Amino acid sequence: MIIKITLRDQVKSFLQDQMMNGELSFGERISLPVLAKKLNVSVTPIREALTQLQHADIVEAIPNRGFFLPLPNIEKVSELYPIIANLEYLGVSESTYSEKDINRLEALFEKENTFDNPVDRIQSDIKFHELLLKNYKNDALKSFLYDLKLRVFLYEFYYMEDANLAQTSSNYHKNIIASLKKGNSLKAADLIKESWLTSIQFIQQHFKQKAS
Amino acid sequence: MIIKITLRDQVKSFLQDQMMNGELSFGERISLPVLAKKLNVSVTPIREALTQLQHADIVEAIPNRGFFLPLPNIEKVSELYPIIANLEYLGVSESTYSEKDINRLEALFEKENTFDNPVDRIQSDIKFHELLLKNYKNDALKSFLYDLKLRVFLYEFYYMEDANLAQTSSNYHKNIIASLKKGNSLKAADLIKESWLTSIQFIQQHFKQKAS
DNA sequence: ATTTGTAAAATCGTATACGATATATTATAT
DNA sequence: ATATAATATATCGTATACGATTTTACAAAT
Repeated sequence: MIIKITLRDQVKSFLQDQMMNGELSFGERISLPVLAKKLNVSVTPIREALTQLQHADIVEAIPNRGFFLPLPNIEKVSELYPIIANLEYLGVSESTYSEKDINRLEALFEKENTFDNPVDRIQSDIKFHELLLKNYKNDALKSFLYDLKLRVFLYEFYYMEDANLAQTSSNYHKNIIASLKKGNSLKAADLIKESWLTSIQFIQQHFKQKAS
Repeated sequence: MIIKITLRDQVKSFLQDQMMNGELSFGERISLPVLAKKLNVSVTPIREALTQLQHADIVEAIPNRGFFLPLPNIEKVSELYPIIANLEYLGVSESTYSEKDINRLEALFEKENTFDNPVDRIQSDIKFHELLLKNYKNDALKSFLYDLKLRVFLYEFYYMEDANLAQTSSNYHKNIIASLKKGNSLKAADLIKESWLTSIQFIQQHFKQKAS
């Protein structure tokens, strides 16, 4: 079977990868002609990719001005994190984990303290959470979560920049693994949810400090 | 302040309205040239609107074949309904309701038994759920829910076609209102979640019968 | 120096054009 | 009559063109 991928979807993937690699910042403009030249395609698939991301509120479109990443918005943090918290809670609470699954989580956990930059930490954290949902067969939920992670990436950046907070995140992972070893995935789900909800405060604090 | 609305967003709204009015069916093709003539615009904003809906899995795009509404898929029901259930649970559990709010819910409830067709019932049901989330300030969650409702509309159709099931839905509403009157929004949230989760079985049954 | 106004440049939004792919139709062969 | 092959038609995907809007640059006026 032949799978065709349209240019617009390739461009979308390119943009998503860029975001996940921390190559774009708050409020950054995404210029159609610039990106078109860079990717060697016309502006049409570029704008189609961007309008897709616009629908998911991953980028913003201002008519006749262009496409931009959103500006920092504390309110959005308190909207998005509870959604992530509850969706991941749902996934973990309905999952079961084999010994092999737990070993893979532990392997990831061992590595995550070795990273010294926020992007690596976030990517490792995202992998950890994806692995937690590996056994939960719900692609709709996973793609929602993927979009949500794109939307909070830049906030996470400020969280993971702080070594202490990165350690807090890692501690949650340790406790989650411990719960799973006891076969208590409900406790693990609670911890996942809690980890997202507690980080709201820290991120909001960070931006309040910045404002002052 | 002047607000501009692009053609692509107008087209998207048009399509969303069409879906919410039950004017499109499972697997139905959405032809670019046909829709372009109907709306008197070129195909470009049409395809941009459709690619937006494609990103949210509201429509499907098959390269060089076109855009289609999804075909019935029992698995998607068991993916989407739990997501809706949990997101609405979150919203209701964190909401408080004034006497006026409850009166408005009751007014809607009184009307909903008078509808004799599935589309009116679904729209009334959606309004009821929207009203339940009115006090929950989380636009991100609400727009996720809006997209999800679009995706399950056609399944809901088969649910609300059945007068008995419509009655079941209405009973949940009655109990939800009763719980809110007692100031027990947690119980109301439980009922909301339960109402979504129980409907999964009925819908799956419906499609299994059809298959045989 | 700041503000206002004008002109130029850049960018977007939509329409159109055209090649590529898929579907439908017709003709041919079995 | 059915199946296969070839052709014609329709549709999509992308590129390009062009008008409209916005931003930038710069000059003039306060």
